[in-house]
Amino acid sequence: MDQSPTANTSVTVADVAHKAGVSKATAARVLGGYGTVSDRAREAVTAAARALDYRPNELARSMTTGRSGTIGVVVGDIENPFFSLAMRGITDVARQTGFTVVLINSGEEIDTEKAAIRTLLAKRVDGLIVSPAKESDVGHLKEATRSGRPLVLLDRGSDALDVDTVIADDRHAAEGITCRLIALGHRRIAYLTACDTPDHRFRTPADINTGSVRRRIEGFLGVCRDADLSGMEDWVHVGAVTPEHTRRIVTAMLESSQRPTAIIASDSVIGLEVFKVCRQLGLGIPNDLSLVSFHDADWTSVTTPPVTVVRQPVYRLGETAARLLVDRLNGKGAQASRVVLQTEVIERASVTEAPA
Amino acid sequence: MDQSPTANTSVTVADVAHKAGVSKATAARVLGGYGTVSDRAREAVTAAARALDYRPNELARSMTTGRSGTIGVVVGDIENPFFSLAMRGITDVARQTGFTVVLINSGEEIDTEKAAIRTLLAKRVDGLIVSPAKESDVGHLKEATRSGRPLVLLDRGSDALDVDTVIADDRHAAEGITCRLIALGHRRIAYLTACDTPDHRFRTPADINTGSVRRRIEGFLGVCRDADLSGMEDWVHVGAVTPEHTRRIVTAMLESSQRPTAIIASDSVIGLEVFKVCRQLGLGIPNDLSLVSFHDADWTSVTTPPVTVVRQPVYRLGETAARLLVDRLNGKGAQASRVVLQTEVIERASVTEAPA
DNA sequence: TTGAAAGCGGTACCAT
DNA sequence: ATGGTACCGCTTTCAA
Repeated sequence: MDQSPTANTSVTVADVAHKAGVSKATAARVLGGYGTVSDRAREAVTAAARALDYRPNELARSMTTGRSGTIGVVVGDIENPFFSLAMRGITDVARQTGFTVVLINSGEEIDTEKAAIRTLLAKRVDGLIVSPAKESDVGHLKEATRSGRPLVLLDRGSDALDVDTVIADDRHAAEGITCRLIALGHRRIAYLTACDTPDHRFRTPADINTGSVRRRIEGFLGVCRDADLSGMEDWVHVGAVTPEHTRRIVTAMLESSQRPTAIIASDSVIGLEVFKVCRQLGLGIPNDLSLVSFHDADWTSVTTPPVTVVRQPVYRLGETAARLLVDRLNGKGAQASRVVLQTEVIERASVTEAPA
Repeated sequence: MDQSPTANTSVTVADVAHKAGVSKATAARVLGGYGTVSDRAREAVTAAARALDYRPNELARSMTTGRSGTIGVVVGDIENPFFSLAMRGITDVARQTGFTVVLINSGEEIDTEKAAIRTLLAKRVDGLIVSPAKESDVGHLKEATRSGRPLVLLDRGSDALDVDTVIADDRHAAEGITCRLIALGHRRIAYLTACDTPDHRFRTPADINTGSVRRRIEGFLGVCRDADLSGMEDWVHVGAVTPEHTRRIVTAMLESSQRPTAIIASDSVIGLEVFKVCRQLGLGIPNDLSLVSFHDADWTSVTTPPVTVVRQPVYRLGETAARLLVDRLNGKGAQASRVVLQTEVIERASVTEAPA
């Protein structure tokens, strides 16, 4: 009933053109900011647009231009502080460069990831940033690039894919902390990751589908081998997919007669859970157990003791990935570049000599 | 040069129709899954589509249907664990219901928020979920609803807006912890929030633009008044927008001669910083200072001492908002509903009696 | 500089 | 059940 000032039931260029007394083409030119128009026409159209409260329809624009101004992002779990921080890096760059971000969680499920890519492609995103759940299963990603849309891999590479990739020097980081632990006398060192295998057991790095984690484990095992520690494969534990799973695994590990003297947690969520289980079991860190965690989550410095961590440049990981993608969308960038960002070990107090 | 198996330069319904030997309309019917088609036609089209590797163009579909299958989400900062968890709730519901999510960070800046809404509207999202930076400045949100797109307010309401709203019972929670602190003998109780005012000083709740925080402060001040504590407005500190700001404010507060015996932190990021400053200053929690924080962040249980917190159903906040929106998009839902989710105080060890 | 008209890739109405 | 065709809102030749 109350027609109100503006009952904007989709005002189109045609409407604006009509009101301004010019052709649709002319109106479109000023509204779209392209071509050439006389000042008089420009003013008339601008005024009409304001009066009518004209809102451009980006969908229609995308239809003809073929560009949607959108980038699709697929991550494992936005709830994980690692991804939410990387996402912040991505969205910041996107905003600055006039892009919009569509986010889909894969839950680290390959099927969900495939569906996500399909959806994103159907929505005609201009490009993709993906943190692949499995580096071995990348047919859908290949397909995406084949459709002409640039793809950037985040935190996890894949040799099978010749695309821009931004990762951290995970192997090097793992080697560093493993050396350190061994130098401190540790021999029973466990590595704990959320990545899972079909039978929930670890045999060889080839079992691990997540690039970043595989590289870490390779680094870990390599250093162990160099130090003449054998059979360390048995100390790699997979399947810490939820806090509950982690709790179960860690509890079993720490209650066994041959319990580890040190644990390397593959991310801060796992590190936190290890911390909790220790407390619950009455084990002291670092005297009963040394703990190192990947990801310098904000809380790691306030626990007692504070946790030694591998600081990853997470924000920059996302930022760099987005910048790489945007550059490519703007026609810059030649061949695929693989960026490796450096990590840094922050020594705090959760690591000490192995008990005698 | 290498034409490869499929050089999918956009296969359209027309292409599929041609290959299948049917009309565009018929092909569209089977591809779009509407109308009625004979089995023979269906098979022919399906086969042709597969052979050509047909990919629907959602943009084109949206153009005619007027629905984009997309919901826009505007939050303050996806990096904040509060929002990333709420976001998880939103994306989960979206995926289940076939919607896709466009995320924009406002950085709690009203201008960025306005631009975000404009962008989202231009992209023709079907609906919006917004955590408004300022509940007083909602003209752009009004406009959004006027354009016919449903809007759901997340964590922060606005009386000026008659739309679906999902919040927590912040006032009640604040009242509860304030009572508790007063009962323990605290008189100098500080409330610290990231919300800011033009001159970075607090005078009255009306200065606070963030609904959730304003309600908490009202609860805090109300209980204080009831307990005959006057001038507690001076104990409300605003502007803890970054860890650095927080650090400065908290340090000043704790180094003053009349330092608080208890601090209420408005979110976990602030709570963490208070914790750090105390440690740095050599102040013990809870003996020198009692600490209560809003948001049951995962780490709050592992510090020494563990932190007493107000647990908010953050995931459900996002989940509920998304569900409300989707229902409305599907034509269900009558008038605007305001959902208030209950909070719960988790008593841990960071609170004790006020020093004598 | 401006306008007319042909798309973009679907959907949907109207006949047949 | 199927085909023809007019859109959706904007961009972009091509002429004038």
